[in-house]
Amino acid sequence: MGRSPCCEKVGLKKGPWTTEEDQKLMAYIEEYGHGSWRALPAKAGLQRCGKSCRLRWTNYLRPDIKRGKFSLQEEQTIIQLHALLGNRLALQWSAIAAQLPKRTDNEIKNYWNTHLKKRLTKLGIDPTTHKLKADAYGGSGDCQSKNASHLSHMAQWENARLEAETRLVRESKLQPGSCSNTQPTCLVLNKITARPSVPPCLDILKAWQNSWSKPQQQITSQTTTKANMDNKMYQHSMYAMMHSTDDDNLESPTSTLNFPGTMLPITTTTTILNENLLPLTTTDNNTTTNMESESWRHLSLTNHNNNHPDEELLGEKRTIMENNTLSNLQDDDIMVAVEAFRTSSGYDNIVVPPVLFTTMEELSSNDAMVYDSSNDNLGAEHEENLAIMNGYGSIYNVNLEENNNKHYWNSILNLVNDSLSGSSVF
DNA sequence: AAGCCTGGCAACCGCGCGCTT
DNA sequence: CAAGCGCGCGGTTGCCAGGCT
Repeated sequence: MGRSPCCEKVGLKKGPWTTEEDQKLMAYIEEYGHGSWRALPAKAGLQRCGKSCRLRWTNYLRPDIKRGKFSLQEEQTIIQLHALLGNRLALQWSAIAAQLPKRTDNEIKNYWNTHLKKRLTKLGIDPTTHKLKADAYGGSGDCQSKNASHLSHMAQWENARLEAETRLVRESKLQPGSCSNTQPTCLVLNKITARPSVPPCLDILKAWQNSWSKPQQQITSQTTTKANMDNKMYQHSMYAMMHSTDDDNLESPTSTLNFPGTMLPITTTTTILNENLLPLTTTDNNTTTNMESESWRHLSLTNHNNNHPDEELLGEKRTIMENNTLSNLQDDDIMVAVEAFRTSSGYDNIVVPPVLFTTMEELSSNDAMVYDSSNDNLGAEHEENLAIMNGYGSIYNVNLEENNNKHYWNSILNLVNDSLSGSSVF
């Protein structure tokens, strides 16, 4: 189908907008709204095509546009969403822009192309796939031994995970579940929860591990410092819980999620996004708290009401645990499951672990992430890169403020849902 | 000081989707 | 059902300012 561009019409101006044109356009829209863009130029007295007017308005003149340098938070959001969306569907800058309300898709696109892409490339990360380039972490003999170490850690993780799941199943058998196994929602959710909680950006973290490191004392002190700055600081990891009785072994997976920059505040009442809805541990300086109830209660935290008491949720949890199998999982299954659960449970604002948006192929093909803090060496020159890595870490280690968290992830959920269902909502 | 190069950004272009007729 | 329209999206282009030689 298609049609010729409206700007081919004779007599219509192209190129940079003058101040006078801007004023005309703004005055018209402020008074009448834009209405039909095609009809707007004539009504506003502009020798422009409607498309040009729309672009000028949406990308420049709109009053709610925030201009200037992108903040670290904004950068992180862009990176996170690019990593999430870029791999699974045609990248939608508008979708990313939707998470940065005062930024335009065009601005974000330009920023990505001119800044972030280059920085990722410098880090040895393929900006398209968000995966580590081959020569960035596997090239040396030293790295080979590291990879062997990584495999060892992976085995440890998997062992720990299975132990924990076994324990939870054992516990759950003691109490009758409230959710029938035959309920589709439970069955599919079971598939979700059964997946190993492998973070989605392992390659990047490996690259980071190799390119940027600092003594483990420093990482501890940094963590402490940040924690002191904000008492709401938590480390969280199901593996931390599993190893909570171990020595403070930095080789253990407990340290995995503690890479600098990921240690960002999560308030006590913030919805905790555990990678696979399994119990997790929070470490708040001196105390380690079992967050099992919190991690499951998060199902209803954002829309908690009397119709869905915690008991019901725990029943769901128990059933899920009982049905826990490591079956193969398709992306569509995830979203269907989530939607089914949302619909049937009434938990409209259920928060979905971000890892769910990573393709299962990626999850199963990735090594377990191991952050070997003994090689850490943080330098000031890495601050920009740190921001980037913050973005990656935040994909699965959510660091948003409580008030933003719910809307943020719901938006992403809706966004991905919409994309998967083929609808064009942007 | 002048010419060249490079990076950043505003704007353009073509395509595709949804809606209407 | 098909064709046309309106709009939005992502990719690309071209201008301009600043840095470099």
